[in-house]
Amino acid sequence: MRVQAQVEGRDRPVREAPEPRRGRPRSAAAERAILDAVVGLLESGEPLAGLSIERIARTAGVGKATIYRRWSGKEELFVDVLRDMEPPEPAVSGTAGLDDLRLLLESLRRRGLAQRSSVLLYNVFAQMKSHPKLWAEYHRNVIAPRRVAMLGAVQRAVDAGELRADLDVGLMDDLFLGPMLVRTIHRPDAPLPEDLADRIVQVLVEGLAPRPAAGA
Amino acid sequence: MRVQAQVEGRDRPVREAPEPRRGRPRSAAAERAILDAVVGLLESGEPLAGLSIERIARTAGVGKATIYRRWSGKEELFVDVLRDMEPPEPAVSGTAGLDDLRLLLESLRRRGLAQRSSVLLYNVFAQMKSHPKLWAEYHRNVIAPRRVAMLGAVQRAVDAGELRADLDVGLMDDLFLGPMLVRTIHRPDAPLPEDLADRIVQVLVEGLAPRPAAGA
Amino acid sequence: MRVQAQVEGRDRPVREAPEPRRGRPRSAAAERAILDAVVGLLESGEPLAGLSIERIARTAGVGKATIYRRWSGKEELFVDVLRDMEPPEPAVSGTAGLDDLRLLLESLRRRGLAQRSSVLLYNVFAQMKSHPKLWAEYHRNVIAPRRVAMLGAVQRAVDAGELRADLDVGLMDDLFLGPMLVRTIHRPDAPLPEDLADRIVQVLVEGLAPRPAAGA
Amino acid sequence: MRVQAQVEGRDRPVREAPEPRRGRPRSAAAERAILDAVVGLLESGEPLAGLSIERIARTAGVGKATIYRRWSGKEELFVDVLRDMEPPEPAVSGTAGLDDLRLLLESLRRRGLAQRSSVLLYNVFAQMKSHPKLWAEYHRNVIAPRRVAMLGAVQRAVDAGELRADLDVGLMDDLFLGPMLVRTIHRPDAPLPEDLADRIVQVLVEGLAPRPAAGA
DNA sequence: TAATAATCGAGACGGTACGTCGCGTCTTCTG
DNA sequence: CAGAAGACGCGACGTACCGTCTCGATTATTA
Repeated sequence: MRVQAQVEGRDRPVREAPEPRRGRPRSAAAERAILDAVVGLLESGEPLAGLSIERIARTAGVGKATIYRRWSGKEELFVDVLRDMEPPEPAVSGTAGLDDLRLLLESLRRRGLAQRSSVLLYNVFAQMKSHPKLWAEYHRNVIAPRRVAMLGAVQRAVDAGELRADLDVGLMDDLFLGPMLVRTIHRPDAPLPEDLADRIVQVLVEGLAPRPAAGA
Repeated sequence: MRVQAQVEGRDRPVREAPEPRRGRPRSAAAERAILDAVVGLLESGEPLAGLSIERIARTAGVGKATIYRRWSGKEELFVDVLRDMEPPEPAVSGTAGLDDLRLLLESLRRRGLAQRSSVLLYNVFAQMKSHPKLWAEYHRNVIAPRRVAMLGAVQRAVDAGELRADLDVGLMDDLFLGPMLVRTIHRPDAPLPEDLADRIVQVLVEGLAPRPAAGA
Repeated sequence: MRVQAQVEGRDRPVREAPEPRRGRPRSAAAERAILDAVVGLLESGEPLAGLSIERIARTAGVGKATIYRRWSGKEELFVDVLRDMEPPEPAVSGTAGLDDLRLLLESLRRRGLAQRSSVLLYNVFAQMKSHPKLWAEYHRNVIAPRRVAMLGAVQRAVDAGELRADLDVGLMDDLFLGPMLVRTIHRPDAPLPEDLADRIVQVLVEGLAPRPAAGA
Repeated sequence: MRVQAQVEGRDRPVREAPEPRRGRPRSAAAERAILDAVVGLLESGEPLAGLSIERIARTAGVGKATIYRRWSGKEELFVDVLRDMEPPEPAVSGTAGLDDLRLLLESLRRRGLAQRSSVLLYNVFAQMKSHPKLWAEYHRNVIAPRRVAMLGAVQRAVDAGELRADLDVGLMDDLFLGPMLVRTIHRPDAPLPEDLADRIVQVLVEGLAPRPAAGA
């Protein structure tokens, strides 16, 4: 339905002739049942790779054709499932530079905590990289916007004189994001303490060089 | 590698139950043929998901049982394929602090480049996160040692007065590693320029705060 | 026959739960193709032991599952193949005693001739005894009814005064049937001349004792 | 060993040079273990078709090659197993006609009783017809000699004037043997009373025609 | 006494078939 | 039309055996 909406949405100019689609209309209940079945199975610990269309249909009490009528395959279905569960927006400030960065990192930290508590998110994310279409979709919908937001915040901080202007903003962005990603991908058991976002920003700004006698 | 271990009996101390392995020994040739078949198929453009044990066996001119005798399934096999291709050792210096960090990061950079040029490495790595046991294996064999090496380098840099002593070495380590991971996982299209390792180290040491008129 | 039963619903009394069999109905064409494939392979000289489900499916242009959906294994399939080829009814007279016996024996004789000309019938029958359930099925469907018919004919002959009344009808029945069975099982090369049925009946009636000078 | 003996026995003229067969001699213990394993498995209810060389070897604690060194396959092995268990000789009279027939039939009756009490005999016999080589061997070793013996007895009875001389001895033989076979093959639950052999002979001799006023 | 040679248990080898499961399509009947 | 149901041809799964082939270790005869 979602997919449907995208496809149909394109060629309809403004809002004219809802194109009645003769015959019995698609059942919204069936659609919900399918999505709920996927989520349910994932939450019950099933690895995403272990989900077959057949099983999903059985669990949802739905014919296989009803699934194929809406999505062309497992991946397309999962894209929709995933979209259902992403946190709505990472955070939207507007002007202040470093503060925005702190907010964005804090949002990531919370998301990391949530991911750990949710078998679902973890599995979906883990599985994703092996499904190019799924990953591309995720990248387009989640990763890219987030990077745009962070790059904007970095740029604003540079403009506001909070960060050096002689450095590649891309690299700076990577530096801010890096520790969060490391703890998500490589060290999923590492702590994500409350002050992590603040500390990252502070340490990056101050630099790692030994302080020259500090208060002297 | 597996065969290696059997034949040479490494890491067994001196004389502890040689365990003669009765019956006809496993064929090293078959093992090679299997691994080569996987690599060959992947290099010929096959998507990793399209590799069935049946096809691998056919390509290698080998019975299916000969594969299952060595690996319990597709994923275990892929882990070994991957292990075969991992760069042998990240880098082994010993004493100098920041220089070692630069070397380790440079090794990671090269690895990232290699991974991009190899459909295999990329896909296998991606695949792995969805199989907890395999990921654990990979973590134990590749990620963890690398982190130990980097933590050691960071600590030596602290001891040598090259880095601040008042910060969590774990966090510092994440900061060094972060940009490489970001460009590997989140931005696989981002450049990995030759001086990236140096720049990361330099920027982190200097800090992101605007320079107070340089020599002033 | 199976299909027969489903389609025509024989032996269901009048109107007892039509049980609509939801979903796409089994393909009668596939069923025919399977049975024909078995018969074809056997007729082309394949030993029955050399027939694998896989080959039958390949020959019939059918998926293996389509076979397993109908029969639980090779043997059940063969039973149906056999049932297809059994002569429809041994013979159905009704009143006359010895004449009925002659007809029944003649039917057996013809069956024996057919069996010899058909690798199939011979092998399937042989195979059957080693599968108790199948043998039971065969016994119930083929052997037992035939015995009932013969016992009836013997009894009628006794009642009509054509046979002695002081003997066990079971034993008499065995005596009539015996020679046919001997030549089927133990001496498959023995002839089955046209007048065999008549001669058996005649000799049994007359007895084997030397004739006391005939007309004396 | 048995097979071996046959093969070697041919080209050795009389009894010269036992041809020492250099190298380690075959182990009689292994041979026994193999045969015992087959018998044991059959007695424990295994269908003959369910016996694999692999399982026999495992049960006997013997390598597969040790079996293949002696027999070329399952059938040849079974022939030897079977030969081990057939009752030694059906019966050997010599002169008297009808009495010999009674003895031979009585021997068959006892064998039938034994067969029923032995899962082994029953299964082996049942299975046999589907294995042409096995059946041929059985026919040659068991059925044919028995028929020769019975035919001889019938002929002697004819010569002695106990049976009509105007009938085909083959048919007469089938008539004597028939009831026993019917009760073995078609009606394995039918009784085999003690006087069965006597009754068969008597009834056959007297004939089934109603007695003409008997004592009149 | 040493060499030679066939045996032993064990188990790996390339294959074939097993019976099951899932794929994506199709065909039936019911709403 | 869409719905559930389920059959369809196909292909892969992981297992069991097939009959052959190494292994190292016995156990005989022959030199």
